[in-house]
Amino acid sequence: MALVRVRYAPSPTGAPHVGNIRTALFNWLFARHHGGSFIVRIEDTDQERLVPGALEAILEGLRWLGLDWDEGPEVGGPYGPYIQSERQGLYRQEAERLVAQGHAYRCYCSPQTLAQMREEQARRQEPPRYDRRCRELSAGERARREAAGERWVVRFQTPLAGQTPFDDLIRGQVVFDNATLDDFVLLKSDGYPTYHLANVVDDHAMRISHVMRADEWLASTPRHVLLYAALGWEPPQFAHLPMILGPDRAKLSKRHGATSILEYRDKGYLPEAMTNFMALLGWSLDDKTELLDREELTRHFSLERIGKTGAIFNLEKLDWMNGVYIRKLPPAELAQRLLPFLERPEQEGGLPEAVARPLDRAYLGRIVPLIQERLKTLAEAPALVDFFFLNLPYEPSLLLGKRLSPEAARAGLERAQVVLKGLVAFEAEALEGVLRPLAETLGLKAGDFFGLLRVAVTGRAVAPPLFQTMAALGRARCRERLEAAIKKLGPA
RNA sequence: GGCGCAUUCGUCUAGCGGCCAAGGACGCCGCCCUCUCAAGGCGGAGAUCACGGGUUCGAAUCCCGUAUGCGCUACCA
Repeated sequence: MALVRVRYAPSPTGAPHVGNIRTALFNWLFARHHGGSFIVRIEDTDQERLVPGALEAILEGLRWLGLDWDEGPEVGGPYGPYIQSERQGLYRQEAERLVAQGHAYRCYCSPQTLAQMREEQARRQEPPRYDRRCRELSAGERARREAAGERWVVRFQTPLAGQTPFDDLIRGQVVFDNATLDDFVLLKSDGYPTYHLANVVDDHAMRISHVMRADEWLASTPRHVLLYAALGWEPPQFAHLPMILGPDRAKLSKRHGATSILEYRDKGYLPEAMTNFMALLGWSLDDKTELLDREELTRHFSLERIGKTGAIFNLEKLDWMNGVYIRKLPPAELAQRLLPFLERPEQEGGLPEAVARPLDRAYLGRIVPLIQERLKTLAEAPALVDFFFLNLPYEPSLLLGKRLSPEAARAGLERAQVVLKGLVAFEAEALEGVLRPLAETLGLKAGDFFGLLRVAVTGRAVAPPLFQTMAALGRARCRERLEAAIKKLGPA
């Protein structure tokens, strides 16, 4: 394929959600697959909807996922600037050119006039659309209204008849009757272009070869095709991606609590899992492969294998996949990634404030292997490891489990104390070597005895395997906690 | 309302005319492993392929219609 140049063109109206960032991913994968360029362009032409910090969130989201861009904010490039508000002159120039060439015209209708127009159309059960009343104004009339200081917009002069067909790389040929299109606005009264104009002007100026965007843009595409023709430009190839839906199958939005991609980061999802998962929302390799790393994804990615139907974001499957990726990590790497989640303030989900920061790296290194296969997200770690750092409070009855008498429990703990004191190597294997026989000596079922020790040593009925846990905790902590447990059981 | 797009297990999907009385994954259920929880292994339930007509020797796959869903229909993107 000749020179692939694709772009991700978000609007800084908030932090990007998964649907949004999935579009970025597909563009990135397509560019990397073909050895082309991935460009980021910021479409900030709606001054009213700008959200402070949104641009940073967008770029941060891309960085987190490792979607590096060849041209765009921060890195620049030969077709910059890459922020539309800094390219105003270009749009105005093209809009004026269209007016001069008879492909567009100034419209003086006020928002109120338009609202009223729509109201009347609705009353008459007509489709709401601009009635083109400014399309055929005389030169004198225009001069008069402009002299009167009336504000205007530039509207595209849509052909009244005919059809506009185009080939979508995913949908095939799509045809629209021009009669169903209205004279859409190109340049707003504040001088900013609308999406339609800015998009077309920039995609051309930036030599974009393929426009890959969400399906919601399909209905706008004939306008763009018409615009390219009026401007005398060759349109790029279009590929409309299936959308990501909320649980109610509607377009993902704030209503669904559309989570920012950065929230997934903060909730402890791995970028590699997130990437794999999002790639599978609308794309698939075959009938069984689900786990693909970034390299495999870019190697195999192709438009032909993109589906046509919208997909609901299935959080449970993401959890599973994240767990898979967590288990694949080398323990040292996992420990490293866990650190921020463990050390952040308790209020933000970190370990209790009573635990001193920074954490003992070596100690953590012994703990991590014990929780690796038990994590679905990094954020779950604090709840799984807190007892390694703190003596947790618990009810004495927890020690007894289902069928232990206080006497048996006490005896068990006391005998364990003795055995642990004399143990030479305080390691998992050695611990099992003395404790398992001890259960028998005591006449207790292994499960009951180990359960008792687990509660005594961790404060929980559920924890990683006992002997490894004890080994990680170390002799001193274990004996101290055993002692405390005996006290909890009260006098014999 | 108009226009457009779509329609395979609850969800993500495979399937591009015969290999499909539909395969995989998540989730769910059961069993195994087992000191708890996980992880892992094995098995199971779960889709008359939206519906109705065609075309064809043969259709989930092609065509038409209907229904449903979604999108667009802004001086929002």
